[in-house]
Amino acid sequence: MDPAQDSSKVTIADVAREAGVSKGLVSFALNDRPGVSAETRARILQVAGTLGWTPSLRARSLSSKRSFALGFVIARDPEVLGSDPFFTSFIAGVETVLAPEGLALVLSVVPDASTELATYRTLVTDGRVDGVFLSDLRQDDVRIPYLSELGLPAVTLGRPDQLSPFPSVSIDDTNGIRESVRHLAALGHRRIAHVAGSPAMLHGNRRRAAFTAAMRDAGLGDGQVVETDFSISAGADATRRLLRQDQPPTAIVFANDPMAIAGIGVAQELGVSVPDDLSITGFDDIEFARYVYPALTTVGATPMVWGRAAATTLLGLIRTGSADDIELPAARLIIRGSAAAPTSH
Amino acid sequence: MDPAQDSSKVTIADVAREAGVSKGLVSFALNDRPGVSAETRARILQVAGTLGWTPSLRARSLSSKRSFALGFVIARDPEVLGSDPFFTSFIAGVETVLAPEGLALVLSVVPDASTELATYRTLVTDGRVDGVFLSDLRQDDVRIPYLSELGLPAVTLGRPDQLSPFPSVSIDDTNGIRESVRHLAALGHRRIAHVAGSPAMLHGNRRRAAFTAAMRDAGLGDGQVVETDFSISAGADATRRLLRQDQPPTAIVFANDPMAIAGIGVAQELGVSVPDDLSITGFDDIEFARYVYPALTTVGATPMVWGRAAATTLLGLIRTGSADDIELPAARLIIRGSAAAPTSH
DNA sequence: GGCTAAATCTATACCGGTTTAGAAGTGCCG
DNA sequence: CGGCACTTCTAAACCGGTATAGATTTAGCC
Repeated sequence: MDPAQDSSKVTIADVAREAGVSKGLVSFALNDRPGVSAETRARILQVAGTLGWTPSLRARSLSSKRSFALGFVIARDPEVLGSDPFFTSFIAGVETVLAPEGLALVLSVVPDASTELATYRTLVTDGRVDGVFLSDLRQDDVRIPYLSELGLPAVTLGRPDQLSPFPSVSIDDTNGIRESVRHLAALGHRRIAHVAGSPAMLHGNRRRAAFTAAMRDAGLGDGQVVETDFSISAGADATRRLLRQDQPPTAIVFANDPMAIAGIGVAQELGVSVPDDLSITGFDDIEFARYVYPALTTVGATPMVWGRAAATTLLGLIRTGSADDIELPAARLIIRGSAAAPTSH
Repeated sequence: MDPAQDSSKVTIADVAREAGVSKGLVSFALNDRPGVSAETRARILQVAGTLGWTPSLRARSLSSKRSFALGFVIARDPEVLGSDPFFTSFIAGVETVLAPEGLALVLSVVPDASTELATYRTLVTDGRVDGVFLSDLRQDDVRIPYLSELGLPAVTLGRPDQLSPFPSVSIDDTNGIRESVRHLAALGHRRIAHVAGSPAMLHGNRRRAAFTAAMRDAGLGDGQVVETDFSISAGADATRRLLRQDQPPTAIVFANDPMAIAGIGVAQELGVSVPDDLSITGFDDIEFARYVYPALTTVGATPMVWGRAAATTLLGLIRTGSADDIELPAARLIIRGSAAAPTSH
């Protein structure tokens, strides 16, 4: 069409000329910086509006050394990842704060931890992002000193077990486990087992510790614990192992929902009725939890809320240089049909 | 430490000076362009190596008007999204081709279709990406002319029902539905129903049509069809409706696995035994399919392969200006325990 | 040896913003 | 009324690459 109308070609120089000022002043006006009189600022913004000027992100990136994007690197086997809806919800939450700010999210799904570190390095040397989300915290997590050394701002999802220069956004998930154990104990269960997550992962460890503590509080001993890597198949295997014992548990507390759902499947396959012969609780309240039979008694997590909070915190850190830790409301038990009083025989 | 060692500050000018050539020549050598003698090129690359120079992505973006990133906008309710592992696997596949090329993936999860269009516009005006993946094709999809007008290269996941300037990467999913119906018919089922996806979505429509066609071929009439929006809850509702009829079907072909799994749950809740009283088949072979009870007979999809193919195609389009359509191997039926011969009563 | 064509390379103008040094204008004070 | 500080603004350097016009060298041929 008319080249003068081609909005994609409007540059800061056009705005400056039209408004009768210098490029620099337009830049100042745009970024709300002092040194521009109120009326000049208004005129500049007005001209920018009628010309349909959008400052070039690329030029801004080059000269300001920012990238206006946040990064998220997920190191997981894609198969396992797929069954865990945490990330997509989390990302949706992140998006609700990024989009209005004109920021983008750069996502990487990598197969293993070493690729993960390499990815962070590339992200930094390319100046691809201004900060990152750090999830699935591990014991003595190398990523924390690594990112710190790279000088890349970050937020950790959960509180690390080490000294960390980064703000954290965490949720008390031990409460949910405690409520699960109490619920089962109140129903009359005495042999309660726990299918735990990976001991290398902080939340796996924490839930396991919460389980043991709650068992002792209830006067039920330590309780049997089986470790897994959080994957569905591991959850199925663990359940099979537990149920094939001479004295199988009458209730199992799973560290996440996918494993709990696999647990229901294994029980049915072995002819063990849920919840009559075996009570099951999960963790996360994924959508499937409501639709399997019996519906899963589980602990509600709020990944979208996490995403919002994490994004807000990370933005604050990047902009002001510091940010406070955030503690989200504790996860609560949601009672459905998969846990009931044990049949006495 | 030593500023001369600070690799992040090495620029093309440093390399040029050290190699005794001009900036321009370094650029040419870097980009494998003609006009540089073999030995000079070698020397430049060697100097670049010892200096640890990494060309600035930001500077490259500004002057070359490329962004070295691809975009993926997903318009779905995050709840629904979470239960569908397609995307994470797809993204993992995409990543396997982007990472080695130094490209990044910009992901947006948006709540609705109009936000989706706005997101594409922002992506373009910001020059955030060089191309995008277009999934969940709809009837007469507005996104196709929209992206075409914006001048943003794209690949469609599946073949559109309209004239499209973009290459497509598709898979014949009708074969899987046909195999499902044949399998059920061979088992002796005569009243087979279909819980279809959204009629507004191309793959929903296509699977539905394939179902009807296969039913006729088998001489079983049209078969009862219930439309849904592909969500778990809709799948559960549809199953309930089907089973509450006077003459309920003895088998149900679901348009995706999440709905099929919800279907198993509903059947159990209603005291309908799967597969004795009701056979069920799904579509996608998500990880859960193997672990519910009975294990789901379903159609195998290969989202990672799709991701790889789509990324390769999109890159080709961007680099050469054109790319051929790709047809992936047809999806095949995977037989597990959720479908069996009907009990005759 | 002279002349042309091709290969190689340099200089410099971009890309479109941000930032800084300093020029011009304004107000207040003694 | 000169001096000083402050505000407002301009000009030009800068971020770090790419692209193009033209200078220089090399090669080929009669």
